[in-house]
Amino acid sequence: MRIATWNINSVRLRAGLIQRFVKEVNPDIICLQETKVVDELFPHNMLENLFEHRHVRGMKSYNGVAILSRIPFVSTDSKNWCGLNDCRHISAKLINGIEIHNFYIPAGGDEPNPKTNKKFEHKLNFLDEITEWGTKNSHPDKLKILVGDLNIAPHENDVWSHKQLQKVVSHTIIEIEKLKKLQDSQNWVDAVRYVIPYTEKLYTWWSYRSKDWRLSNRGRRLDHIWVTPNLKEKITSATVFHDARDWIKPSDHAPVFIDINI
DNA sequence: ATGGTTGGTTACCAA
Repeated sequence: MRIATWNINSVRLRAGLIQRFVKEVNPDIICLQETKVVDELFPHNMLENLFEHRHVRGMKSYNGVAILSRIPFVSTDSKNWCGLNDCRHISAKLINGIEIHNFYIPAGGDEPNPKTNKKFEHKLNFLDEITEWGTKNSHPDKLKILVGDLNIAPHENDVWSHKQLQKVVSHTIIEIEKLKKLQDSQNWVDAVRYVIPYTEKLYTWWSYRSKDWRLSNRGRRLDHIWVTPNLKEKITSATVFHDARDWIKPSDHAPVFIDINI
């Protein structure tokens, strides 16, 4: 099974890029974030031939998540966090027994101070809330995959400059500690780093504000794929698909995918 | 220290 995650930054604008990605990479499942569209206007017509099973949850202008799958769903769900119906989570149970959770964690604004920056406060609260949920819902026998734009680059080799980003939202100590607690809540294994060691620099996002993203390479690893420990040994590969960052009118995020022997 | 780009919507906000 090949599963991909991609912050698409408007699914209507980039449905054609998804088609190209599917042609080149052939994933069984794609989890999208920042679809930025209400469910009625989701571009099903461009994707239904590629993925028969689609679970979408979007809103106007902001956020929005989707799970597109070739493997049928047994059930689908979604949850609200921090009392907001802002379309940052969606989940699906597949007929092969795998449960998928797709998250779009709040970016958190510019100032890394929860007292003065409501967006950063929201990000921290969001992390606390899903960690509490994770702790309550830890079942060692379940086969689960958590993916998404978590908007945190935890390791020093997940950013282009650990020193220069220490006070930049996405790489602050408080966020990294909370992400670690979330990871520990269900003993999640970072599937991508299981394959690609922490000694290697690895990014999934590069700002649009760079003339040549490859040349400057000031990236961050914001997009993640985690699996429960019972799936760890079944991981056979992990890839950040850099090519897509070079396509015409790209998302600022590259897709990430893993292969899992299931 | 500052400004740089993009998308969706609406003359700005979020990333």
